[in-house]
Amino acid sequence: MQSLLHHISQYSPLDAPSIEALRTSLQKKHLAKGDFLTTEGKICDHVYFLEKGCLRGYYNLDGKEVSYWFALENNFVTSFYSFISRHPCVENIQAVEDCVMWGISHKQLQSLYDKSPGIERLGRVMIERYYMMLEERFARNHFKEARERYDNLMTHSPEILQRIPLRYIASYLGITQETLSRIRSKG
Amino acid sequence: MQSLLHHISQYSPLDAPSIEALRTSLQKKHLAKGDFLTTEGKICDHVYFLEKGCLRGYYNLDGKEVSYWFALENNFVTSFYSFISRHPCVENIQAVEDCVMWGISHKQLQSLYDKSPGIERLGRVMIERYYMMLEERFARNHFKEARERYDNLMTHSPEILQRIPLRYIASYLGITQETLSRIRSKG
DNA sequence: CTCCCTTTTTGACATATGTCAAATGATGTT
DNA sequence: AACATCATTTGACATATGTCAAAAAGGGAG
Repeated sequence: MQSLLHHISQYSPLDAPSIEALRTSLQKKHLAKGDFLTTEGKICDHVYFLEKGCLRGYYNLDGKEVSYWFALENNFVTSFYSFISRHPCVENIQAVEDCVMWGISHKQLQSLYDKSPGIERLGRVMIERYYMMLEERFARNHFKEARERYDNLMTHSPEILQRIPLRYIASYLGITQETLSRIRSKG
Repeated sequence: MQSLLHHISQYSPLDAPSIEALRTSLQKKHLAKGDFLTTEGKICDHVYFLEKGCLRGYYNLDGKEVSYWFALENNFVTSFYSFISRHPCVENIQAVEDCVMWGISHKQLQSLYDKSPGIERLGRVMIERYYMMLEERFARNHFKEARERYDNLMTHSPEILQRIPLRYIASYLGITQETLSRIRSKG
């Protein structure tokens, strides 16, 4: 829990009562490698802070799995679309390594937002950050060739390359595994 | 201004004092077709609500313009990255048609957030919405061929096709103008 | 209407990437 | 060590898309 509290304090500090309220709303959750946090068709009712491990979000396209995000330590994990909109989610979220996470339900979070303006600000600032990160990723891939997208990944997220299997990374980059393999072999 | 107030009331209703505070912070802005709202390298200090007209955001890549978003009526316009992070923006924002907009400065908005939890909530809910829309666009383009991206655009944003010149749309879809032309000619 | 300029389309060709199949390499189990 | 299983690489080929140049189409000014 310390890592979560430390993490959020970097973005929007909370007063003691808000921290306490947050603390009591969080539940610890463990996930073994290969386990699912949620699957296609369910409404994602929790958002989790990832303290240890990594996960991927993927969906099925014509019988093939397309990984479209990865989460490493100190990030929030959920199907944002489903969590925010309360609609069934399109993706599956699976642990790529054993994970330790702290979760809060949608209902509890809304209640914290009502009780504490500080927590609502934290929520705003966090989603702003995630918006910027998504935009950055989008821009790095838009109108770029496979080679360049791979280079960008190496530069900006080398840890993903070290911890996530290649077959997942290929679809993350929007290319086939064979193309990724050839790019890598050409140094 | 009515269209803005009506728009936001759909997402997060405000009490009368908050509406009044918001109202006095907004300034009307006109832009003629071809004018720039902001250019590369400046810090985007305002966010605008687009009442009438349309705009595009684009950046220069190897001497070519790459349009990477369009905004139509009833949307908020700024370089979100720059507005949120306070860093110089990478993109140029240009009016594709004559525009009428309502703007608020970053400083004024932060002050409204401090004064009114209702406005802070509105801010959170809005950026959540924009996050979802960006994710949706990302997913619709990820691992998809040119043809499919074009079809998705026709299905989900037909108005863009009617109002934005094709040369801008091509780079928006991440393809060349020639490829777009050929896709269109094959019905 | 005609001219000029910009936008869009078309053609010929080069290159990048996908597809399918097979080979190689890695990992864990007995 | 030998095997089974899964992950990655390689090869041959098909297809999609980019590039460059030219032609055609469209739109505004006189």
